[in-house]
Amino acid sequence: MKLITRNTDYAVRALCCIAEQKQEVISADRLVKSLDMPRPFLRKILQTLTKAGLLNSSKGKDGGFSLTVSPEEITLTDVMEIFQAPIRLNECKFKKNDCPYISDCLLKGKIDEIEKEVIAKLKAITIASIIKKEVNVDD
Amino acid sequence: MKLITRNTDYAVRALCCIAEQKQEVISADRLVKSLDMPRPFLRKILQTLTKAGLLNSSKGKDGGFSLTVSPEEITLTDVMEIFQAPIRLNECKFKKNDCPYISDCLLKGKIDEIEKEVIAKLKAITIASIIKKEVNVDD
DNA sequence: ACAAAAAGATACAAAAATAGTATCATAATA
DNA sequence: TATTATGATACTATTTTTGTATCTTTTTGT
Repeated sequence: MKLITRNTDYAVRALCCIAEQKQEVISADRLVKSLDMPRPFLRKILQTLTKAGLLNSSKGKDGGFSLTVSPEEITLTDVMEIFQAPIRLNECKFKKNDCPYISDCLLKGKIDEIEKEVIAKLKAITIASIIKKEVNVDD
Repeated sequence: MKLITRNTDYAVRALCCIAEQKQEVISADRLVKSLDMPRPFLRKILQTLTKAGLLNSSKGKDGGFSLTVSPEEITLTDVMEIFQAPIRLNECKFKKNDCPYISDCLLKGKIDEIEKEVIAKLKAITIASIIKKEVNVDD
C-alpha cells in the first residue's frame, strides 16, 4: 500500500528543486545531476508536469523548466492527481465495473470518511511547505 | 491508490458472513454461495486467515470455519496486515533498499503523520462495527 | 476398511499497475 | 546550420495483485 508512487515522488522532488534554484530556468540534465534519478524517466515526468500546466518549458540552448505558479500554490494532491489520479482510497471496482455491493457496502462509508480527511491533509502540503526546512523564528 | 485490496475486501466480507451466521461452522462452499466470489481464491483466503489465527477450521464432513475471537476484537488493520502487510503509506524503498534520502526527506515526516491517523482510524473499524447496520436505540 | 466431504499445501498463471527505456521530431539560438 | 534543448510516442521490464489448478491430509458415516 503506497500512498505516493515513484512518479509523484520524483515529481515533487523535481518541483522542489526547480522552486529552490535561482536561475530563471533549469534543464532536465541539470535536474538529473542534482536529483540522481534516471534521465529518461525524469524527462517524461517533466513533460507530464508541463502538459499538466505546472511547468513552463523552453526549448533550445539555455532552455529548461520553470514553475508556472508559486510553490505555495502547488499542493501534493495536485501532483498526485497528475500521476495517480484520481485519489481514491476506495475504488469499489470489480473488473472495470462498479462493485455490485456498492450501494449497501458497510465498509465503504467508513473508508470514505477516512479518505476525506486524508485528502484534506494532503492538500495542506505544498511545495513551499516541503522546501521550508525550519520555522523562521523572525516571522 | 487503493487502501484496501481485493484480498482484504473478500476476507472482511467472509469474516462478516462467518460472524453473522448461527451454525457453529460454515464451509467454504457455503461461503462461496453467499458471497459470490471465486471458490479457489476464497479458499486460499480462508486458509490464510486460519494460519493467521483469526479462524478455526475443521476438516471432514460438516467441517468448516469459525471465528477464534469475537467480531469486536477483529480490526480492519488486523486483516489488512495479513494481506497487505505492513501498513505503510510511505514505503521509502528504492529497489529493495532504503531510499538514500530517507534521513533528510522533508515529505516523509508529513506523510508519517497522516499515516498514524489513518491507521488509528482503521483500527477503530471492527468486524462487529461493519456488521452492525443501525445504531440500536435501546442501548 | 473405505468412500465422501471437507480443509491444507503449494505451484502456477493471468492481468494490471508501476517503473523505466529508446528513438525520433521539433524548436530555439548562436 | 549545427548544437542544445524539450515534445511526442512507442516500447519493455518489473512488481503487485488477482486469481487457478492440483494433489494431500483429515474427519466422519457406513
